[in-house]
Amino acid sequence: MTTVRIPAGWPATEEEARAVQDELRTRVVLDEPGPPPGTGHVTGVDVAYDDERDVVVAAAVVLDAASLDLLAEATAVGRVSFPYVPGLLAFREIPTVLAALDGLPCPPGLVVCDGYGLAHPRRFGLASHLGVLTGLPTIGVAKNPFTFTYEEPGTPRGASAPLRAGDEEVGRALRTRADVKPVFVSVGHRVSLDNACAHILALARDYRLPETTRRADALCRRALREATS
DNA sequence: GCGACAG
DNA sequence: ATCTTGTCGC
Repeated sequence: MTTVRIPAGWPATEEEARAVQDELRTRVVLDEPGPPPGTGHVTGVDVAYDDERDVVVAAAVVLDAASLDLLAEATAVGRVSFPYVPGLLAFREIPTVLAALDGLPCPPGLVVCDGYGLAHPRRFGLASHLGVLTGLPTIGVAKNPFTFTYEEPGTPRGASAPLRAGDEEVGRALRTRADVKPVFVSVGHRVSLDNACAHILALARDYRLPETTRRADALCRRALREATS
């Protein structure tokens, strides 16, 4: 497991963090379709915290997109680099997530993040931020609609409805299991929304959440326990 | 001003 | 995110 330090010049205040987002957001690429669903590598990233001990652990888990078999995994430990502020989640997770991605023995391919991309107060959530910093195609998948609105998608698996900020479509509520609460998909970087939803539906073959986030979540929790005990 | 608010 | 036992169901 890699150990990371908080980068020099990391934002210390909410104002600084918002300024960083406003600068980096101009580099998001939204006109690429991204890799075809069911091909290549798909990587899940997630983070677990022990705020008491000021410890954060990130995990990156690479799956084969076609079979969902585990191909590689890596973890990283660090200190908490920012408090949780809605809209500024990326500053809390990114240094450790980057270290976990660096520790992988193979290319990550498409990266699936916990949280949002375009669906964000300044249209620059965690998935977009990670995409711009790495250049990789990224997707955000959240379990809650955050501040956005949506109409309930149809009941079958695969049904979806727009996720909106006012009139603007910022993502999609995607039903991955019949009669179960949808997940909230938004584009991060270098992937189209249609393609992002197709990927997530393929990854959520057996459960509501995509296999990428399930595996990354399990790994970072396990690694946190081991790093903490 | 007050409440809501990804993880 | 995290605090947390048993329990209902496939």
